Amino acid sequence: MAGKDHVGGRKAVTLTEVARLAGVSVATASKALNGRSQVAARTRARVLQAAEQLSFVPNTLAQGLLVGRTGTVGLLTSDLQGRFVIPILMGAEDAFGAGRVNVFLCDARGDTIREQHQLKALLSRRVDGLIVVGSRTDSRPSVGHDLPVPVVYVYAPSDDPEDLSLVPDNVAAGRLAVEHLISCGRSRIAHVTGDPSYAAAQDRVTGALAALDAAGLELVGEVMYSEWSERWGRDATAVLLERYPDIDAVLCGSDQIARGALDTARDQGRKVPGDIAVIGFDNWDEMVTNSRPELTSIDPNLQLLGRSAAQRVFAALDGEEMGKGVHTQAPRLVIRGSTVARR
Amino acid sequence: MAGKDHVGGRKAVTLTEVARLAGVSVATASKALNGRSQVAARTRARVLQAAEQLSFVPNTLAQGLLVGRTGTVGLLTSDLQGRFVIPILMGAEDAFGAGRVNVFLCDARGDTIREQHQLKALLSRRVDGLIVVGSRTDSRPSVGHDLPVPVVYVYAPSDDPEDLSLVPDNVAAGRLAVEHLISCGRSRIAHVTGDPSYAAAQDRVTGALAALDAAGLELVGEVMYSEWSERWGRDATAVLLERYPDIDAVLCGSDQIARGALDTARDQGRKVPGDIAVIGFDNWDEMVTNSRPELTSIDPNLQLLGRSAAQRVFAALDGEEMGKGVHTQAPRLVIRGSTVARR
DNA sequence: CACGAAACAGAAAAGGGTTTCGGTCTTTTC
DNA sequence: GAAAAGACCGAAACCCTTTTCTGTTTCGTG
Repeated sequence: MAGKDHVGGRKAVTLTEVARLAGVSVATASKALNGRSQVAARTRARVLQAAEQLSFVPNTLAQGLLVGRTGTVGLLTSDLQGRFVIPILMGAEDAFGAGRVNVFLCDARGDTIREQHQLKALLSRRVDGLIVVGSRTDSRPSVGHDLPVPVVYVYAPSDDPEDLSLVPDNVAAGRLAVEHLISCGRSRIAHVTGDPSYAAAQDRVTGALAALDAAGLELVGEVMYSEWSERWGRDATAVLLERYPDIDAVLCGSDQIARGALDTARDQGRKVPGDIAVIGFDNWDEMVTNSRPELTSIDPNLQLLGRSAAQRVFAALDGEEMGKGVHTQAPRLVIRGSTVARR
Repeated sequence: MAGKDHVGGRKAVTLTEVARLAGVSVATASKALNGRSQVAARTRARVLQAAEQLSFVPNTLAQGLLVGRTGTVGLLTSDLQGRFVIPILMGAEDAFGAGRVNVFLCDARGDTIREQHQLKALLSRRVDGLIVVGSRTDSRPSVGHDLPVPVVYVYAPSDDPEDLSLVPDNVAAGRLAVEHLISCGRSRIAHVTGDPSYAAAQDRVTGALAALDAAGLELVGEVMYSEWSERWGRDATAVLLERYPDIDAVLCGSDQIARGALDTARDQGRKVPGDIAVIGFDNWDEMVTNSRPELTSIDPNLQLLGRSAAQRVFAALDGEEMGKGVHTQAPRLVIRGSTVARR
C-alpha cells in the first residue's frame, strides 16, 4: 500500500471515502461539508469528523469542471530574470491570493515559439485569464485577439490597440524628475541615459524636455545615450563634468547610471547634492539605499501595476467590459540625499 | 453569443463539438486526435480538420481527472522579493517546462498561516509535487510529513530529517574562497560578514577557517559580523585597515559587503587587487560586474539547485524512492579583477 | 389516529475527456 | 457461398464533485 502513489505518501482522499466512513451518501457528504441546509446536525457532525480524520481536501479541479471556472490565471513572462517582472508578479499574486485564485507562472525566455507553446499549455489548463508581462516598455506582438479568456498586458503593451495594456508612465516620470530638480533650485541639468532603442529611455527624455520647456529652461548638451550600466554612468558623467563644468544636476536614466554618476562626482571632488544633484529612475532598493549619498529616484509603482492587472482580470471574470488601449500608471517621487541635503 | 463568456471571446471548444462537426462520436474523435490505431485514415483526417477549424485545445483538467495526475507542481516560496528565490524558480520552471508540467507559484510572504493556506490550496488543486523554497539557508519547519505528494525543500532545509532538502554548500563556499585567496599569494586575510544569525554566515566562516587552518594560517582579527549591506562593508573595512594595516585580503560575506570594501579601499588609496584582494559571495550579477574592479565571487549555483529539485520531483512521480536528508550543491568560483589583476 | 408538512437522505445527471467492450460492416479464405 | 477474420465506429463507464429532484421518515396538528 505504501509506495503506491509515492514513497511515504497516500493517495489523495476523495469525497466517496469520506461518505463511506461517515456512513452516508456522497451527496449528503457534499452538502454537509458545504454548509447546505438539508442535513441534520448530527449527520453533519459525523461527516465533518470523517473528513477531518481522513484530512480530506476537496478536488478543486472537479469543482471547476462543474462551474466552468478553474480559479487559475496564467502569468506569461518573457524574462523572469529582469528586475521589473518580479514586483509586478508580486502585486498580481497578492491581489489574486486574496480571492482564491492561483497563478500559473510561465517564462518564455524571450522566445516566441516557446511563448506560443506556453500559451497553448495555459489554455489547455483552462485558465480563467491571462497576464502577459514583458521586460521592456516597448510594444510587443499580441498573443491573439480571439482567445477564450481575457488578456491583460503589463509593462510591455500589446501592439494591437484592441488589447488592454497597463504600463508605467515614463513621460510623467521624466517630467516629475525634472520638476523635482527645478524645485531644488537646479537650472543647468544634463541627461545621461541608457539604450536609445528602449521606449523607456525615449519617453523619459520626452517628459524631461517638456518639463524643462515649461520652466523656460534647456537641457545642457545633448542627451547622452548608451547602455543601462554603472560604467556608462561613470564615463558619461566624467565627460559631462569636463565639457560643462558648471552643471548643477544630472538626470540619470536609471538608478544604475545614477550610481555611476555619484561615483564620478565623488572621485572628482564634487559634492552631492551641494554642487551637483543626481536623480535616477526605478527606485531599485539595493541601488538606491546603498549609495553615498542615498539616491533620489522615481518609482514606477510596479507592484500597483501588477495589482491593477489582477483586478482587471477579476473584473472581466465577473462579466465586466474588458476595456482596451494603453493605460498608464503614475510614478512616484522618492526623495533621498542625492538631491536634498540631510539636516 | 459574443460577450457570453467574456467580452470579445468565445467559450472554450470541447471535444463534443469537434465530434459533431466531424460527424463522428466523441469516442472516435478522441481516438483520432490521440493517434489510436482503430480509426480509418479518412475519418481521422476529418476529425483533425474539424479540430483545427475550431482551434480545439483538449482540456488537461478533464484528462487529469481520469489519469489521476494533473501535470502541475506547486512552488511555495516564503519571499519572492529575495534575490535567491528567482534563480531557483527559473531553474525549476526550466526543468519542468521541458516535460509538460506547469508551475503554480505561491508566495507566503514569510507568514506561516498564509503558508498553510497556500498549501491547502495547492493540495486541493491536486498538484503532483511540491517545492518549498526559503529565503535563508537556516532550517525551517516541515510542511508536514504525510502529504499525498512528494515534497522537496530548496535553499532552506526542513527541520525534519525525513524530508528531502537541497541547499547550497556554504561551508565549501567559504573554503573555496579562502583557497583562492591563498592561491593568489595572500596570507593576511580578514573576514567581514553579515548577520551572525544566518546559517549562511556561520557556514562560510566554518569553511573559511578550515581552509586557513589547512594552510597553516590564521584569520586576521575576529570575524566581523553585522548586516548584509554595502554600508557595513565600507565601515568594517575602514576599521580593518586602521587596525590591521598590513592585511592583504578581505573575505566578504556577500557581494554587497564586498562592494563596500572596494569603495573603502579605493577611498583610502589602497590598490585592488595590488595591495588588497577582495572576494564576495553570491555572484550577484549587477553587483559583481559594475564594481571597480569587477568582483571575484563564489556562485552558489542556484539555478542548478532549482533544476535538481524539479528532477527529484519528476523522479518521485515516476515512482522512484524520494530520498531524504539534506543534500548540498557545490559552489563555483568566478574569478574577476578584484583578486587577479587583468593583463 | 390520520393527514399534511417539514426535514432529511440518496439517486442521478452533469461537466469533458479516455478507454473498454461490443457491435456492424467489409474483406478474405476455403 | 458461407464462415472466419479483421477493420472500424459508438455506447457506456469512469474520474470527482455539486445540484436537483425524488423518496422516505418524522413531527405536529386536527
